[in-house]
Amino acid sequence: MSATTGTPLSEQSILATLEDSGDTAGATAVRLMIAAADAFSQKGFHATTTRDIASRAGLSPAGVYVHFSSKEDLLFQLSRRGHQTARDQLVAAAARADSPTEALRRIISGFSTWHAEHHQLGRIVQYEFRHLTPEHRDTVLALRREIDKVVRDVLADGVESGEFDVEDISATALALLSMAVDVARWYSPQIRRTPEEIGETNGDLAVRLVTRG
Amino acid sequence: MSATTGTPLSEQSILATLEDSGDTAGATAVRLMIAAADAFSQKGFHATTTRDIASRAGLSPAGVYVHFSSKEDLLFQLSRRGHQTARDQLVAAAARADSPTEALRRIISGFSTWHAEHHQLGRIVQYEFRHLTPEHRDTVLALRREIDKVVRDVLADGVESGEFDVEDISATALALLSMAVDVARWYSPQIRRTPEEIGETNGDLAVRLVTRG
DNA sequence: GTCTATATTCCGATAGAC
DNA sequence: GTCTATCGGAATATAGAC
Repeated sequence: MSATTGTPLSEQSILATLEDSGDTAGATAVRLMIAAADAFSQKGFHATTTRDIASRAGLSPAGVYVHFSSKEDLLFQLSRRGHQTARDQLVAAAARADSPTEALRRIISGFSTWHAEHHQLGRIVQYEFRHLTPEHRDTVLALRREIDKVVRDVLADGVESGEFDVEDISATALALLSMAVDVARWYSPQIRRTPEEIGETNGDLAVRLVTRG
Repeated sequence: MSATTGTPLSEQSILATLEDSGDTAGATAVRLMIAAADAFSQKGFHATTTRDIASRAGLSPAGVYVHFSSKEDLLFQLSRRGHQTARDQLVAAAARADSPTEALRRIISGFSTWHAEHHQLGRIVQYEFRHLTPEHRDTVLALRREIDKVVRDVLADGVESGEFDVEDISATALALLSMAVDVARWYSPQIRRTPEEIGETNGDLAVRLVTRG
């Protein structure tokens, strides 16, 4: 959070996510996760070497294995913590709203902003998923299903209250999530709009997508 | 196209795309591209070995280099041809429509269906982009800009004719493309809806997103 | 808990025969 | 144009000292 330390914004963002994820981790482990997140998001999982991660964290190649059992374990910890914070944020946004329309606007807006601010972690979570072991994939998939359910429940609430006009709840939920998740693919800190503006636009578009008149 | 040959659907789809892309290639080169597309989409560029590609194509490890100068060259050819066919399909769909509303419905519907039917190629094109050389990235980026322009032009036409009510054309174009491109991420042949149904739904949602009343 | 040194395996690409 | 054989290097992970 301290802008005076000279820590790059990307590391602040990743650090905050890792510390908020509800799990504890030693300072060196956190440093390794930040280094891995940086490297994975730049070059991808397989193109990143353990030597690269270690040297970014100021350790020897062997130092990684004191804190993580393998390179894949590092990817799993990042993926799990990333999904957890994203889900927690969605649930909190939905709970703060007092109507389905406001709930939908808040969750799509918040989710879009999150994927812009944390686009590195977002890309790791989406693009490196296949490099997890089958067991770790299952764990992450369970978290994804929770995220999908938040969106589908808000849509169902709005249909029941008559605020929304939606034919296929699952299909609409997928399209809304696509709008937000895909932000991580095209976002760059150099573009015109800020993460907050992207969230606002996508929140408005989401409401438009499900209302008539 | 022949369902009687026993060729897997995925290979038919990739084959058709490669042959329609306007470039010529020898039969062995096409076989190598199909093998590479299969491997890259399953395991990613860096996790795929040239030995794997060669053996899938029925060649020795050295046989690859007669037809392609490197593994990256194979990725580039797949990426370029994939973008070319996607762009050609978009342009054709826009040209067939006689109103901005129908043009938008057709291009988003067609683009969504394409990303479902060709989800392997779609993932390669989107997720492996960073593994291209800077020069090859530039070539592919130029094709992407053409694709973006088709969508923005349709939106501008509709705003001018009064059919569309759009605040920010670029932001809306991005959200519409996200809806279609992201299909490649979540689509699986096992899901409930067919590629055509996905296209129809997304085409309808797109029109809804830009019209009032 | 961190280091140096290394075991073990595998990779992309090339040489040269046919 | 395809093969066998291989070069040169790099990868993940471990062993064992401190």
